[in-house]
Amino acid sequence: MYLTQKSIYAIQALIYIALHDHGKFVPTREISKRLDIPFSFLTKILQVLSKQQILETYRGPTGGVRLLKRPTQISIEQIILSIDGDRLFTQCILRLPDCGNSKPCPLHDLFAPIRENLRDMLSHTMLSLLVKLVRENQAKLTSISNVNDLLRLKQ
Amino acid sequence: MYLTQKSIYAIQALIYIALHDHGKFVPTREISKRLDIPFSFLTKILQVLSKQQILETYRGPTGGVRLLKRPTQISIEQIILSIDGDRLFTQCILRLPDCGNSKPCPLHDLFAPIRENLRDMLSHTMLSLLVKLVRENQAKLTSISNVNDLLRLKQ
DNA sequence: AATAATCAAGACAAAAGACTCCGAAATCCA
DNA sequence: TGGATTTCGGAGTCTTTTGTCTTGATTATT
Repeated sequence: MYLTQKSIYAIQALIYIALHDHGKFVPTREISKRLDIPFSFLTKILQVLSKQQILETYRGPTGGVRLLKRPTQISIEQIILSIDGDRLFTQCILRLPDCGNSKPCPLHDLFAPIRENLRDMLSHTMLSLLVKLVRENQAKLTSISNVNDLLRLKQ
Repeated sequence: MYLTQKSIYAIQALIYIALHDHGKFVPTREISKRLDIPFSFLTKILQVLSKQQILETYRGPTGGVRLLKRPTQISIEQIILSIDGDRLFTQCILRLPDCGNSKPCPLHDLFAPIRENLRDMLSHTMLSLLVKLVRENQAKLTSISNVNDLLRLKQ
């Protein structure tokens, strides 16, 4: 509804990567299994995040993906912008192509502030906060697993 | 993004119908042409609004659709609920099936108030307000036409 | 050098959303 | 009564999003 599945997977994967960021590369297969994200779909998403300089990839054994920035420097807005573009933050709710302050749709004046709130919230929310909530078990990353499942070593 | 195309068409069509509500039925074909909405698609949408008791239909020459309620009694939330259901107002931004106050996703606490704002805004915004804005030419219903095009008699 | 583990990339398939078509039923009017 | 105009309802098509499969390139380990 609000986000595409791609953006959702991207946010979940980045939280997982940040949770396991000890300098080593995290394999995509591991992320895929733990978060139940289709592997080949996930690789494409991580490739985009790699081109956006949010993470780097490394091939071969011991390979995988690794953050290029600290979680305190990655906003959720930035992740969404990398994957979905700015549609969520700019598009008219009635999808009029030229809706704006000069040619508003009938809902523009009421909707624009809400859209702005959403953007502000997401631009001020850093990956580090979400990681903290998950690590402290105050939030869940998937419907099934808790943080202990996610942090446990490979089985 | 936020709304499905169906809901958008429903809102536009209801504004158009309210603009032309002089007791007569407005033919679907006319709405379709004036608002550039695919005719056969629009008929299905109007059928749903008819089952929801928002409008009534009438067949044959001089037939069409007509509001069953006054525009002051039809909220935009109600239109969206009729067509899309309550996904926009209830679904988790990360689409976790059981996200809520007890099992929140990492964005729940920040996102839920924004989703509530949107719902409040749409539940307090009545069709009559949007009609007023369009009639007074303070807002546009489509990217091309202004209110004079919409109010002009059949050409 | 051989093997295994990993990402890269393109073609393909399935699902969902958006839209079309067609025959039938209702209604008006000549 | 017959033809024109409209909605009704079901099936089907098209497009976008989501997900799969296969082959190839890179790299660590033995």
